[in-house]
Amino acid sequence: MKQLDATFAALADPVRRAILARLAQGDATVGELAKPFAISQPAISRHLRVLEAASLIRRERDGQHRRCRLEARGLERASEWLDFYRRFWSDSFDRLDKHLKRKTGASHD
Amino acid sequence: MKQLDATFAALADPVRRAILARLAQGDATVGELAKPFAISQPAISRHLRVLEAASLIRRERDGQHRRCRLEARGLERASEWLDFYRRFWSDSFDRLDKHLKRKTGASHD
DNA sequence: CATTGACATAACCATATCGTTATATAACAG
DNA sequence: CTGTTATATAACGATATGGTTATGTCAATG
Repeated sequence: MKQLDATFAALADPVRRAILARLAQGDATVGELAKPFAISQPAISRHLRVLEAASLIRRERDGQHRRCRLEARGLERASEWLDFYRRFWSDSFDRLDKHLKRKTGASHD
Repeated sequence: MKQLDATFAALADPVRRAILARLAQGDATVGELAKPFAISQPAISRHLRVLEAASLIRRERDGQHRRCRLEARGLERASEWLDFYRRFWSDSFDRLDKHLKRKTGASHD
């Protein structure tokens, strides 16, 4: 799915993850988000564009500013996708692991 | 962290996610993994390289073949990262949101 | 209405990514 | 050894990504 592409790609950048971490503490304007970073404001602006396209944030005009908020949908999608694989690192993994190792010679086409 | 970069970037590609889905059903050789796709074998080979670098799979020689398995570490890392944000789409989101707006906590990146 | 402040967009450059085809390597079969 | 099979690596081109500086837009303000 294209949406998952966009979401995981958005999460792959440390600047964007830091922006999300900041927004987890509450809304912020673009300027506030840009301040901690050594990169230019247009660069931040494009990161926000990517995050918005991935449904990870939402932006809305607030007078002269633009207020950014976390948006659950993108995060939820990524999390749901990963949940399918949760059994591979859960406590029951070892049992499953050994089970699969025994069947290694069997038909797996 | 750099590891999360690699893991999320690896998950951003639909071919690689399909490979993981296939491996969730059991080990497979490179050839078996390549078969369902319309792309060349070298392309698959590089996708596997990316997945391995992201700790999402493990490859080991098996005579003439190379057997690929899911590896939990990468998946676990990604899932742990997302877990921090789980509250933002849980039912208690509104209360936590207001709470966080006053008291802010740990950094998460 | 002219200016300033906050943000977005455009144009550009360097590097990364994903595909290709051609070739190398490693193990097995004869 | 020779050939075949399974996989990796190399070299290349197209497109994507992430940064920059310059400029445009819109709201607030004197």
